Amino acid sequence: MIPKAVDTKTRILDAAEKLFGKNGFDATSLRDITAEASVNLAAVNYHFQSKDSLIDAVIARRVEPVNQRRLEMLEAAGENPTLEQLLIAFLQPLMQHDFSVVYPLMARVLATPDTFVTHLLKRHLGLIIERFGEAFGKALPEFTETQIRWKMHFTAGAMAHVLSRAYMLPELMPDTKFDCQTALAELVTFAAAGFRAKEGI
Amino acid sequence: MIPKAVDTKTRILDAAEKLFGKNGFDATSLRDITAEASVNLAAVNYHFQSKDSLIDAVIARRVEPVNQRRLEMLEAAGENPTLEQLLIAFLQPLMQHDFSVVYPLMARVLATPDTFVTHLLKRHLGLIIERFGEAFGKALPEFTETQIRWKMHFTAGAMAHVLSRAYMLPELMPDTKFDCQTALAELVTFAAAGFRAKEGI
DNA sequence: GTCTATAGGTTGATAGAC
DNA sequence: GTCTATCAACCTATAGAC
Repeated sequence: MIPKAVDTKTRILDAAEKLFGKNGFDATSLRDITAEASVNLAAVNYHFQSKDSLIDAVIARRVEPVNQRRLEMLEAAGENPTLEQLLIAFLQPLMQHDFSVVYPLMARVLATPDTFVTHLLKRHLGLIIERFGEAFGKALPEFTETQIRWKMHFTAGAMAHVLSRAYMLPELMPDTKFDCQTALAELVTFAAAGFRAKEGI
Repeated sequence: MIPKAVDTKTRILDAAEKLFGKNGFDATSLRDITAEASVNLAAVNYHFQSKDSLIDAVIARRVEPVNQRRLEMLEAAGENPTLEQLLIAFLQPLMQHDFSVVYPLMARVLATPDTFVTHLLKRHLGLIIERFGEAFGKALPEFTETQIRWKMHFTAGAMAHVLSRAYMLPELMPDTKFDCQTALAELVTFAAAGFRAKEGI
């Protein structure tokens, strides 16, 4: 249950974020959300116009700060950042959230191929892909633009999979306690080597 | 529309596979499926007992041959397979399907964190993860079991992302025609380097 | 095996009182 | 801004005729 201390609009956003992440966008009804938020059903259509608008608002609230932080870290890395600096700037702002409610939501967004969610994703991620694409290309001038895109695509996929399957990682790795620092470090090591790898199959 | 040449049960499976992949499990109603298959609504509950059973059947029909092929290729690689051989044995049976209807369905399965689908996934993938985990560990004895699992996890995520975002790859890579041979080759190169990478962040 | 008909329940959205 | 009440549409599943 979402505490009553905050206002109705925020309670709806909090409840929707939690349930969208947990059960998906289609499987979560507005009634589920208003019950979780302890607000009236009609409040959703008053504060947001429709379920799609609500989905948009829920996603934007979390994605925008992450993307802002990514661009900040990209800029802070200077004129000629290392590959590892670029990977951390791209991955860390999302992967630092640890076990918060943000994880399942972002995993849903990344893993939902539906046109509406994909449209939102493109809108939010267009600039990021462009900027980081340039930066990766500059750091690794020996690769074509297409190869750089492939490598970014694989890295994003690995990250998305860590988020979306975070809950089953402890099961896959019995002797380790799962934490995001470790996941990030392992992923940066893995992706950096993958980025530098030359074709030779 | 699914041609009338095949029997009702197969037509339902074909239609369900197509629509589940395209719109997701929750968003696809039995009515959508029976309309696409040109069969009566009640036929679904006659041939399969419930929607969940149908989902199970749709997934099993595609996953089982892929997993069988994986184990065949693993065995065919002999006693001491190279890392590249292992990666190809794991990735190729799924990635060779090219633009068929199988892609979106498998992408859905891999990207749906819901308990029911995850349960199916575990049931179908348990043996594969175990066998390949052993093989990767044997090929790279300098890493701990947990590190091997991380690397497998990243590789699976990259593959899943290629499948689930296959339709937007041409857009990301304007100057290349997307094909699965290229995707597989790029992914094997990327993942092989990632597998061999030592911690050093 | 295939059909019609329908039960019984859910959904998103809105109208209108307060 | 918040509520109750309700609409029209949709859903899964089943009963029973053919």
